[in-house]
Amino acid sequence: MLNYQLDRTFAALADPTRRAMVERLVQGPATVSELAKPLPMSLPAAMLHLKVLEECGLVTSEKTGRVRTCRIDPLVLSQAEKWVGERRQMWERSLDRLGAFLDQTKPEDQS
Amino acid sequence: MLNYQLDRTFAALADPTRRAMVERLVQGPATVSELAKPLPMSLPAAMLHLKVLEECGLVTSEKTGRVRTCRIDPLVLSQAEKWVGERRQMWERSLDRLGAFLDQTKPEDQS
DNA sequence: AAAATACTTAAGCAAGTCCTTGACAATTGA
DNA sequence: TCAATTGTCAAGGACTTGCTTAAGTATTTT
Repeated sequence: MLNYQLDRTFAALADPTRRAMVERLVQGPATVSELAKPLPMSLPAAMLHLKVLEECGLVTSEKTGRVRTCRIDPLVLSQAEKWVGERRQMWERSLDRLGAFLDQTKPEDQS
Repeated sequence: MLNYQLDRTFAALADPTRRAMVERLVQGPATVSELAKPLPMSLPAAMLHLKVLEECGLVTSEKTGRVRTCRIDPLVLSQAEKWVGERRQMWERSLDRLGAFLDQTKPEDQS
């Protein structure tokens, strides 16, 4: 995943309005109005949030007639998950190496 | 995890400078200067990024003498990972339900 | 055709982010 | 003690974000 897309994805997830949209969309597709209705803001404001979600690839949409239907793309979601998970694993491996080092330098702790 | 802390955590991870700091810190603790040295910016600018990482809890630090040592806190990292992973799972379950629904309404596809 | 629905665009404003430089501790080494 | 090292604070400027209202377009419904 390109660095720039990671920037955009994490920035998109940093806003509670956009996370609420994601929460809605993981349950299935929704129209722009359905996404905007529960939000405490104007429709144009909600569309700007939607645009952010589309630009990072978290959401795709298609318009038929006058209705735009939005759905989530789980690939980008799992790429963000992967970045975080990999770093957590790296930290755990560092701890393991430190433990091994301590075991080696303090062999009296072994049976 | 509080919504506000998720905001701060994702916003922190949305910046490549701060992700670079995280990449460094998963390999073990580092001082402020060590974190700032590879970055194309002034030390005060790097410290602002560090402050963002501390405010969301991704990084903790302690000062002994004139040196501040920073280390990562994997808990906040795994909480962010958890939020994303749970939503991906919810989406997968929605797909499963849709599949089950289609199987039910088109029983001729079954043997 | 007229009215209602669903979405889109544009202008503009308040607040936040990210960086700079310059000045200022506090600690350690010569 | 003087100087170098390591970190911190403050003011300010360029840019981005998140929202508003007002005015549109395109598509259905009556």
